[in-house]
Amino acid sequence: MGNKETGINTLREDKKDMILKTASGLFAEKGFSSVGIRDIAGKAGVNISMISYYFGGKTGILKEILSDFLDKYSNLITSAIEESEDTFVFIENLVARIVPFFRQNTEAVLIFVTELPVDSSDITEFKAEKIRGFVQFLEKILAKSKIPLDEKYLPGIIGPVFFSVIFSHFLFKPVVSKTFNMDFNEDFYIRYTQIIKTILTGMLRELQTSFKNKEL
Amino acid sequence: MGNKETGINTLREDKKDMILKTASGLFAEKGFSSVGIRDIAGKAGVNISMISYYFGGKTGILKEILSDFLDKYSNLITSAIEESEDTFVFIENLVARIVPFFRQNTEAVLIFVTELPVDSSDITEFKAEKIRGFVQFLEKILAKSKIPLDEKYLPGIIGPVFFSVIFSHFLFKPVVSKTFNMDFNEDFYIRYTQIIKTILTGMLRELQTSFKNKEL
DNA sequence: TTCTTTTAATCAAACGTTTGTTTAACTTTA
DNA sequence: TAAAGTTAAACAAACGTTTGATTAAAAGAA
Repeated sequence: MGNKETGINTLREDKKDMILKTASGLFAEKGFSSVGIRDIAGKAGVNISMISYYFGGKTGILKEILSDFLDKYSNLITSAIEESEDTFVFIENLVARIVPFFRQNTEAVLIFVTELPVDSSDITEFKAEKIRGFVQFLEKILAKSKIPLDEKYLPGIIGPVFFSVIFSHFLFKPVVSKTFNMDFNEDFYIRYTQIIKTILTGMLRELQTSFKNKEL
Repeated sequence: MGNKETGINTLREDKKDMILKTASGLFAEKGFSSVGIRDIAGKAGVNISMISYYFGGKTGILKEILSDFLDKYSNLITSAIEESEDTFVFIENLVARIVPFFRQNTEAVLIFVTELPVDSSDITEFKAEKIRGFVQFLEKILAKSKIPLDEKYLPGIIGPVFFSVIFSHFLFKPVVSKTFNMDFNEDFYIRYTQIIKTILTGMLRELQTSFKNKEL
């Protein structure tokens, strides 16, 4: 089972990863609370006690999934900001990066969003921290456009909208693919990237002109 | 406890409503699977067996919450379509109605979204039905604009985006209000309505011109 | 009206199952 | 040999549901 011969991973990392990946799939499909550790251990082919051994408990798995995802996500956004001067160029860069990232991490996206309102005290802690960071990033974008940052409520409104425009597809994906007979292939995601870019561009453009013309 | 004297509600409806409201709050806060029927019955001040008696089980409560919410939501959208000829007028009308509706039914919004990817077979059934209806509504809007409906992937992309732009605030609300010290008062929602209108308008406008100029 | 029967509502208690976690013994690795 | 990994078994607690008895109101019969 272990690939110690390759020298890439230890056996320990193999089992940890197996638990992580199995749990990730189950959490995304059924929701965190609906998944039992026996489900996870069974499908991952490990003993149930391995979960407590490696992660300190069921919640530990969730923590690691979300923490990994949010770390990668933070880095992705940070580097996208650094590489783009103009706001609209930034949107291009950001969407071009986020779409494949969300494709590869759809399960984590789903888990993050569906566990978002849940009060788990332990997880809320670093979830709030990451969201603070996300708003700071958003302020950097807005600063580059002509949209007034001093506007009292604006960041709190645009933030969730901006984020959700991109993730909404992945949230609705299971239902949509069941309801209709759509297959989300490479073709789809090329088109998807184009349309999301257009939507976000239009969003910001309209906000800019509305503020310019004192309509807002 | 019952207000039979008023003649408005029977005692039966009182208890049913109490269970429904209590459960709604708990589901929105902790997530459906994390809430036990003893929590619900305890806080609602009824016997646990009343849940099975009135709703046929814990899942029955969830069904009724979501079914009520989606019914009201469907009616809201239908009447908004009927009353508006132009696409952009429709957006004005829709947002003006949905924002107060989502404010009053925030718990149901949260429950719907967080239970969206979950496979519960029983609930998925009518959830899919409602979403089919929503897409049909969306096609009516797009038909009024110059955005091509025959476009293969477009409805499957714009649908979730359109919906999520409006609900995203309510999804992030618990986290945002905890992370920052924002209070969501009447002032906020007046501004919120304005900005969402602007965003959705810009979204559609940009799509229109992009298709017109053959950029998409 | 008065008595009887029926129906619906409510309750405490118990049902069997599943939950996440822990223990203590055993095996593998270094 | 010492440490790390792995296992089956057992743990108390919580889970959703059901039971059978009890109460209260409504309906039917006298």
